[in-house]
Amino acid sequence: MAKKYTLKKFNETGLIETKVDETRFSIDYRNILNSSQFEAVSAVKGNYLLIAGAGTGKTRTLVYRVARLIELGYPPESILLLTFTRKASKEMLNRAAMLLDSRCTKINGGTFHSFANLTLRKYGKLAGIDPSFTILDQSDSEDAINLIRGQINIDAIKKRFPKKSTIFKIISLSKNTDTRIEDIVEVSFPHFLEFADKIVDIAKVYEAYKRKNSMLDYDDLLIYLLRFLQNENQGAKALLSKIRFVMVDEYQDTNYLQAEIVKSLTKYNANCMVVGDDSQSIYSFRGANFKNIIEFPNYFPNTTIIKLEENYRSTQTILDMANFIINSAVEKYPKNLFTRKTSDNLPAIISATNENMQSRFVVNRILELREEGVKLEDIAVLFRSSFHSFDLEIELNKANIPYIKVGGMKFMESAHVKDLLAFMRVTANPRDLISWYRILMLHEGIGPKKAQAILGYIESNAFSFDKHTELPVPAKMYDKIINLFEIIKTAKNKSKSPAEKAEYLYNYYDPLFKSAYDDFNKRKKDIETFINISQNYKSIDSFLADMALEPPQDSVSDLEPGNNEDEFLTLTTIHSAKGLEWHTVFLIHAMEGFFPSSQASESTEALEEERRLMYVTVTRAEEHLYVCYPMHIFDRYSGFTIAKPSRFIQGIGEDIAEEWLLDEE
DNA sequence: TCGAGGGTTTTTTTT
DNA sequence: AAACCCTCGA
Repeated sequence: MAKKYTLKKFNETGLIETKVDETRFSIDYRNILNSSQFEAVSAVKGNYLLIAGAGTGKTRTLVYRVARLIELGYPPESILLLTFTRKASKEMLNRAAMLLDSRCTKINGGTFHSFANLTLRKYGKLAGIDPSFTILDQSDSEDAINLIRGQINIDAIKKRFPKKSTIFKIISLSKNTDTRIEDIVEVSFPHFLEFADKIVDIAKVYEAYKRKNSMLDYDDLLIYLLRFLQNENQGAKALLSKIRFVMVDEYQDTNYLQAEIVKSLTKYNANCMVVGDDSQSIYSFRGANFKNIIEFPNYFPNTTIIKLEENYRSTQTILDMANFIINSAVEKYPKNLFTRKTSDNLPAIISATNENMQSRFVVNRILELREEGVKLEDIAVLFRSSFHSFDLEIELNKANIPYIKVGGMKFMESAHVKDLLAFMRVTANPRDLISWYRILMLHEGIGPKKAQAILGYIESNAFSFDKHTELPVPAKMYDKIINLFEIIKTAKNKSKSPAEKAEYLYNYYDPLFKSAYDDFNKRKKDIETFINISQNYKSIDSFLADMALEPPQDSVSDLEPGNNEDEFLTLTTIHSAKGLEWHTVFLIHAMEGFFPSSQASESTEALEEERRLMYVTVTRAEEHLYVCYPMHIFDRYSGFTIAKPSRFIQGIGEDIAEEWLLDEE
């Protein structure tokens, strides 16, 4: 039966008037919020740029605005709240629901990518893509590129060709900053300039491969969404007419594509509020451009700029340190953070003799704080790169302090989980060559060349699961491969749930798994978790989409079940700490080469981003801040060398931070 | 010619 | 821990 479309009028009148009687609300907005917050919260129509410094109640403001719009009678579905991370979106919806009622959870909310996913699944046909598309996460994309690289470079290139991750980065940056690959290479990877043509070729094959197999990588999700919105077809109009309010959190970390999406989303309704802080822009490696926030008023007519400057999170002494760090920034936009929270505690800068002493200091201090009544969940240890916490993790285990690690090696990225996932994927899409490749390589006797040959066979039109006439493998491997095909064919059976499929495939994978990994016992837990997670899904497609878009964060092995306290210390990369706050914050490895990272030292821009990262770190703390660094560090080349404290804390006055010297008892 | 196996290097940050 | 590089054996 034909589907019925009702086109609604745009710019419809009959919106509720903005003059409102405050007593009609169940929430006392005017008194709960400060005047800037109230201005933002009570805004209904028009475009707004909210410049919100760290800890100024940005989330709170958005949450209250959602509640208020709903109280004003706007349907929840007319509100679109785009956030940067999954976590942030969940938190906001929950807070709004607590504030008002469950209507708030019905608003459209999520990350740009999850919104793109939902939209494209719904309107895929109109967007020119099969709605049952597969999503490639970064490692999938890299694997695809690796495969293509292998095909293209048959003529042996003598020199070092860029790694798959580098090629991926270049292609991705090119897409999400709308820049030619050649230009990206020239500016950011000049040492690979001679390979620019080859990279362009690889990109073309990569795009064609995805196109052919209905696969979208993270950038494609945004690209297709944008195209769909810009193409004014019925679906786009239907969607756009429904959305009357667009709110975007962390706008300083949007890239070109995301900014364009916001522009398209608001084309008819012109009610857009973006929130951000240019001093907290820390995602330029992903194409984020903090100029988006600066240029917002140029693209959105009659933008009202509201600044939130009162900080409710940190003490003045912590803010002083934050200001010290950001004041030396080359480029910044004037902001004047202040607070009424005073404190006698100065942030501390701790120099330890070596890394282990740093770890023991953190552990010691945490134990003391716990004695003083600070809960573990109110404490966090932050670091620049995820491997910086290895030594500390050992000490924490010794001291029996339970912790959760955020960022870094993730569950879904571990090789064994990816293996099993590859099996699942092939059942969902038998043309998924990347997954086939991964599966084939697990088998003894099959390396890159044979795997490629079999891929060619699978890709050919003659391929079916039943007839095998020209399978290009030696006779002794023939049965093995046929058996594999049989297994996949059986698993494909539609009546099997994702969990049943996973179980069935794991049976086959088990011997391969055990021979591939010596430490299979440790890894086994992850497999079990994977199967458990799959039990929550009815369809394999939604299972696979979720695994790519919102993968479960932690490997279970991090969560020791032996501890019955459900209180955990948080270990996190600074990037993952974004938007969060703790009573006490430790920063470890605040030293040159680690933070700023040695890769950043070549460009001023990168160093400036590291500085903002330090600013983000400091502003996570409410009461206590400990910045630690070891004085001696093991260096691969020169053994133990003297470490230099991070440039961002050098020259800091005694009025801002106090120095601690550690002494062994 | 291909694949296995061992040794070496190299780690940013995430949707 | 995983990617990369090299060598050796079939």
